[in-house]
Amino acid sequence: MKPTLQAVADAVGVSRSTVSNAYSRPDQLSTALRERILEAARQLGYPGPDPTARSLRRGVVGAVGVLFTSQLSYAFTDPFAVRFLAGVAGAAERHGTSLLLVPLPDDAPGARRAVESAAVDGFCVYCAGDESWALDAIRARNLPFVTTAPRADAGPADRFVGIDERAAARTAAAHVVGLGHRRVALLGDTVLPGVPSGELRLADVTDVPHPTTRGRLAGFADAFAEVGVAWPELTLLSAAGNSRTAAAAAVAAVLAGPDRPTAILACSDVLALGVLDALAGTGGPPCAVTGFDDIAEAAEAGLTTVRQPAEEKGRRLAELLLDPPEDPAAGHVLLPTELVVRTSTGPVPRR
Amino acid sequence: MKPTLQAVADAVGVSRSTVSNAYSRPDQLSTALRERILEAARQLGYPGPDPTARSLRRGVVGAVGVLFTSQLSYAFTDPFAVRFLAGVAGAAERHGTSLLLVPLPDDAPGARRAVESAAVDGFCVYCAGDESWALDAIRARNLPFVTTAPRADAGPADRFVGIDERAAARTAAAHVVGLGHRRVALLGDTVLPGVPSGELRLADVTDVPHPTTRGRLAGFADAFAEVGVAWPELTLLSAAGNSRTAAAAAVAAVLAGPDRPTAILACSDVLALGVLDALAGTGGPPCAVTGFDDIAEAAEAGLTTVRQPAEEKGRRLAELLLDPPEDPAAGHVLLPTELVVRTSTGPVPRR
DNA sequence: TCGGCGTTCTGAATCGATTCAGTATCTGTA
DNA sequence: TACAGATACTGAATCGATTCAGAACGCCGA
Repeated sequence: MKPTLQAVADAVGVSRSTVSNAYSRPDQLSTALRERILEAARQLGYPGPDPTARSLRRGVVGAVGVLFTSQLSYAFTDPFAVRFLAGVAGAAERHGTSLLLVPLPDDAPGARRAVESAAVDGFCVYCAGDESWALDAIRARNLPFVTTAPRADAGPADRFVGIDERAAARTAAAHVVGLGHRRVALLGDTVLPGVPSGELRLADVTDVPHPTTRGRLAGFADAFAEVGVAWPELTLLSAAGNSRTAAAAAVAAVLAGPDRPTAILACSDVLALGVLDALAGTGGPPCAVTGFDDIAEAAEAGLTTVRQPAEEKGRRLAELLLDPPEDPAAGHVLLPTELVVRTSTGPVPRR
Repeated sequence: MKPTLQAVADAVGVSRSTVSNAYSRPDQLSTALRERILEAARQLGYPGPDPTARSLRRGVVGAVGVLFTSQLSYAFTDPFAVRFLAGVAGAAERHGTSLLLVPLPDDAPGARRAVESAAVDGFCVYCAGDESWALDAIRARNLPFVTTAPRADAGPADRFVGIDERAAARTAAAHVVGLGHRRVALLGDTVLPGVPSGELRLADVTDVPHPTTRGRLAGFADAFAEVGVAWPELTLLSAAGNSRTAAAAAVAAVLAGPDRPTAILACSDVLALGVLDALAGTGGPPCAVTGFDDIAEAAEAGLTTVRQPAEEKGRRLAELLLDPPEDPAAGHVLLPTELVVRTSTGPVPRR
């Protein structure tokens, strides 16, 4: 049996409360007694108050949960997510708080249970679509939470750190428009759930369920609408998953087809890099490509992309959770983005 | 006040035990009653059993701690550590276990307390030197743990997943020896604690405190000893931190000096990339460079390096913790490594 | 000498569940 | 009819601490 606080109390001949105080409130007892207690604890091999029991009584855990809506291991595959997590970790570290990475099973009820049974004081939710099941569960537990995007069902007290997805995407598209491109394709991750990689027809951009993807696609469309290229004229491509291979597969057919676009705008750098992979494989006339996020690989590949501050996003999000500002308005943060023009976007080739 | 299990029991008019069973052991009560209870819980907004209380009573938390000896945010800076973590996360996910990333303060007593007060069922310790304070604390708590290296004070029951650092490093050095290099420098991260980046003299490799660095340096030295180049003839460089800039700073002087080495062997890819940075900046005759780990950037940079399986290391380590093998011998895993020869290592330039 | 105050320590209630030995009710069988 | 054996549910003990209202004591000033 592991020794308990009671055992130490008995050994020293004091009450349980006093031993507790020796650990948690040293000012409540004489230094001499405190020393005697700690010494006895050492003798007995008592490792200090049990974290779980302490949490129960205190009502505080000292950890915040990080919720990735997709597979936990995915979080480590996307460089952007990793840098985001680095930001969260840095802030948590400074605050002396642990990070609980919660694995979510595929089924919604299971995932809900996972959220319900996480021992945490709050949640950082990395938004990736419709995670209302998660937010409902968190709200039911009455725990504070923050998200990486303003949500449709958000109240004014709900805090987030995000970017203006639509405006940011628009800058990339405007750049491509400025280069003269009119026959273009837009590429998103899982534009509609369940569809395989490839082309897709959608009456309107509002039909895209995933809010981030929707915002970015809408931003792309905005810039083209301005020069008279309407939504239906834009080829819409969907990759089954945010991976290079899925992206390459998604664009393969359209690159080989008769109406080959002169530019492809992707909703993430990972996708854009996949497009570059595909392009490198096929030959053919040059095709402009843009990405989103500005991960490290983007610079190396010369990818034109929209930069958003990854670590900062994570850091400020965690800070918002860990010490909430007085002013509720300060709980709504939109980070700046920046178009980074590199070599992957050139003018329309003359034929 | 948040409703408790008792409140639900009162609402339905059953005992607390029955409500508990409704959640944890559905076979212990009739389906009808269970439905009624869950419905009442829904009405009351009861989010299910409190995780902390449940952990206390059950004596199980459902989370394992991951201990990085350095800053938590560091873990996200080194690509190797990230991939390792991805492996751990994958295994944990499959097992339905959460991951607790524990931030460690700089001071040893504080760090010890952090380990003592982490609510976990066990620890994955990413070894990075002498973390006996951590292991002592873990042992005192009587928690299972696994490490990424066999440790000096390890008993036969202590489990680990590692590589043969010395033999692996030796293959890299042997390759460099084979290319004819004899005037070489070895570069490690913080070879001695507290020394600034730059050259360093050490009577013997056994004086290096950090076990991983020691093992690799020893392996390098082995290969050179075989062709008659003894330890004191090898230039020893230390970088203050595992970063490209620190590495570049560490090699600057020796690259500019009179006895410029024809090859530099680094203890990690990150350091090796820093050396390449420095080399790109200076010009001068070519200099062979080797790394260690084989991170993604290594391939792009054409870096000759020793590959060790990062995700697999994390995965198998976590598996060792999460379902321990019967056979204690199975708890000692040495993963294979492989020398990957790329363009960064060429023959000695003829002068 | 006594009231008042500060320091040091104690006792009992409490956090929110799980567990297990039982009790009560029902089913089937000889 | 009676008894064994399931099935459904309850009560009380328990997990390991924290907290707070007080008790005991010494000290000071009036």
